[in-house]
Amino acid sequence: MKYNPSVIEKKWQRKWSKLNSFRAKINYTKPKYYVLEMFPYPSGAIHMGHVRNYTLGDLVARYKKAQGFNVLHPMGWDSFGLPAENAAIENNTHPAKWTYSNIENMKIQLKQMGLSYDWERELSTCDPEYYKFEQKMFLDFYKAGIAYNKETLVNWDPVENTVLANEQVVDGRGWRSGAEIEKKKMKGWFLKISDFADDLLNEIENLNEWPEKVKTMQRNWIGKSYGALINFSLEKSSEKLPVFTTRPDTIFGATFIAISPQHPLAKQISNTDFKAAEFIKFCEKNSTKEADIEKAEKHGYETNLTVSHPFKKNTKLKIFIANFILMDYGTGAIFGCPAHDQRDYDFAVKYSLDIIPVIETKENLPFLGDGIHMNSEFLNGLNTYDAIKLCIEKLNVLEIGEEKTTYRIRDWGVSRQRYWGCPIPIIFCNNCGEVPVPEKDLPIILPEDINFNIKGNPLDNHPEWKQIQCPICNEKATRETDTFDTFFESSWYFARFTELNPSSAFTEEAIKYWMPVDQYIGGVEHAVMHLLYSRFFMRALKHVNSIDIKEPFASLQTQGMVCHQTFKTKTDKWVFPSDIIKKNHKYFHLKTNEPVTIGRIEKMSKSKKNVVDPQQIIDNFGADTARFFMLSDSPPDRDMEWSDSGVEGSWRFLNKLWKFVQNLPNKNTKNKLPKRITKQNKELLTFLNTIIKDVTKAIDEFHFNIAVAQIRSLFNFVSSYKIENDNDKQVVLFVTSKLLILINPMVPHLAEELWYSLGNKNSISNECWPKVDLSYIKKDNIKMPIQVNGKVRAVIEVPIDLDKNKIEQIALKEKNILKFLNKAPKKVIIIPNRVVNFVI
RNA sequence: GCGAGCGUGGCGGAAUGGUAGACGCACUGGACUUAAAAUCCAGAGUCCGAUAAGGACGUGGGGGUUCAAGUCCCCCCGCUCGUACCA
Repeated sequence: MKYNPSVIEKKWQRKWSKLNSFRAKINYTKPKYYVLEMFPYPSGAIHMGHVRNYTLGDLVARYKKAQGFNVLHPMGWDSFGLPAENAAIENNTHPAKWTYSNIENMKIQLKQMGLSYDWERELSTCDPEYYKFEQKMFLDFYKAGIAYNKETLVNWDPVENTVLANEQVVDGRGWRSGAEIEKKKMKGWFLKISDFADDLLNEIENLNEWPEKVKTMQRNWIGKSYGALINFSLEKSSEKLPVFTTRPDTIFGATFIAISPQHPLAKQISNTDFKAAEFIKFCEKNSTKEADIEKAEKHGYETNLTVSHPFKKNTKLKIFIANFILMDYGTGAIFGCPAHDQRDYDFAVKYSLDIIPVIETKENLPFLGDGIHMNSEFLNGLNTYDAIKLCIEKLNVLEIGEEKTTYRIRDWGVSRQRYWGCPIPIIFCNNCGEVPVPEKDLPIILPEDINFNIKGNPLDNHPEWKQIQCPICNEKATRETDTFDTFFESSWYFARFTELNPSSAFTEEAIKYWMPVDQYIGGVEHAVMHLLYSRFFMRALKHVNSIDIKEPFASLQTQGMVCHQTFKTKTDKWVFPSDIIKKNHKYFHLKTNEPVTIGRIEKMSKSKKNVVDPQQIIDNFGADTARFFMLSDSPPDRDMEWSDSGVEGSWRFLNKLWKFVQNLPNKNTKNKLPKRITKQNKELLTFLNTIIKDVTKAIDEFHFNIAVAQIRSLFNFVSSYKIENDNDKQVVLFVTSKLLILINPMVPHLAEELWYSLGNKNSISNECWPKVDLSYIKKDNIKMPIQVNGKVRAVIEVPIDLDKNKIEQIALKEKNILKFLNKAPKKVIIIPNRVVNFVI
């Protein structure tokens, strides 16, 4: 019988589903393991990134099940968001209809992959049964002071009359309208993540199973910095201008002040200074993206205001409005010390400002390091640390400043001016102000009859939905028409998976048992925002007493991207790999026969057309081949290249395995070892046990490609083993059965079918992970490299733990060693069981 | 701009500071076949050497620490991710 994945994969998928093989048990006494992959946005079809992510998670889930854990491995849909609205506008379909049909399709595809999900716990964030809980959470946050309303800057498209996402702003213009984007002030809801910044920062060090890089990124994102607040006195005014600095020690090098275009003082200046107003307007013609702002050319406008230097009498500092000062960081104002800061230096050179060095150095300015202070009156002679301390003391004494800690992290803006999101349960009343929707009126469900032909937010354009009576005074009032950022939904979905009860978001018992997620797996692009918001959200929920955990993810693994070769025609147009044919090592377009050139290997993206549809791979080779290739080539955290030849290699291997097991003789014997073990048998069993040990270690360390390589080696060994008698047969059957258990988490359909063909009645998914029999893997001899001056010149085999003198004696008998030892060695280094090095 | 990561044969990658290239892909030769595909067997980092023995070089580039560096330290180059309204 030939290996026919389309038949056996369907067969086992049906069995698993019928037997509920992967349903999490509600048995809170068994040790549990919660595996979770980042849930997908239902864009319409799965892509290779999903295949990779979910294959990794499935391997872990099946492996942990084999190790005896009660595994929770759920799946859901991150189904609110912009693409559904874009589809609604472009194809005139309702976002809900589009989304649900995408979910239906993708669910079929995930099932075809043979992923061991507990589908009973499936959730979709756009379902009122899910998002209803969020409205209660938000009101709890609101009452606890964690949620508040304030003004913020948004990208405004004056033609579309809409707020644009950063993604929708391309080179400062709206992606649909092409109109120049303006920054516009608008009110929105914020969550006080800054109140939790210290705890979020401090707890990072306890996330022992998180990648160091992710922890570093989160630390930097929170950006706690120590420094001073200095209140500069405005000339000819009693007002103060507070400025935050991490380097108060360089205050004597200050030669100017710069404030953000959004600073209240800038606004005040622009009331009387027409040119200042023009400059501020100019600064507003830029997107709100940090990268754009930072990369833009530095501009400043010199106002006619000055402040006095806090320590140098009769010294005035000019105030500039500058486009690179962010209102959201510190106080939105800085003092410029050009001698010791790169940006200040560039600015001073551009506007011909004084540059006063205050730290001794032989290097060119600006000098950014530490050193001894000069030109600094009472700070002269001090190092940076002492100077900062003394400066802050002086500020305190003079009552013009103080020690201050600031954070880079900003409060989380959760308002979106869009339809396809969870409605925010607030009512605006002219008499009563912001009024929370009474709990008895929850949930607020999105209206279905909406019109995308009118520009702007469909909820804002829906009078019956928007107009409402104030629950307090019964006067006319309006609903909040903003909806939540979709990060809101993804900040707690993992906790919801622990609960089946439709009437309450969580129960204490289930949370206590299942949380935290033991293994979370997803793209590194979520290293900061999604993961930090989730960590914050658990704290916020704890604060309002609805959940009792802090850290949602015990162990985190981030996966790399799936890349593929790109192809281009002579006219520089991208071509899909499926439209290409290879003839005599050259590539041609399938339809036009035009020659095609090979471009760089890049991340799979629709725009570059270097995508391979997982469906095609499943249809042509089966899910097991797709899964096996995903695991075999690259370590999970690195980018991988999808290659046709690699897939074919995996396909060939699975076929070889199939044929080998099918052709084994006497398959009905029990998978037990015979009583008598020959020397050859022992060799094979030694190999098996070494491989079990290595595969287990590789999986524990998330080096799945190594696990695959080890299993292949085991296969090569056992499949070339000469069977001469019944004993041999039994040993080979034994080893093969263990091999199948090892490979089951990778290619579960194939493993089930072969397991069955060995005469087993039970599903292989219920088998226990093999244990290492240490008695087989004790080594007697070891190979040791012999070096002369660090270069290997010979290899000797010696008994393990042989004493140093004897090793040296044996080494000195090697011809090639004697050849290089033309004089007596100066030093002989012998590391037992490792290496010998003669230094001459 | 800023923050973070990555860089090893023709290719994907392996390697507690201790024999660089496990395992695989592509390739080459052979077997089987009327032929091809599939399959099986063998070879292989590059260069010198005889196809041997053996040697030189070799982990993005440059420097350093060490008996010994892909691995640790410093500088540089290239690529990738994130940068707060894509998810």
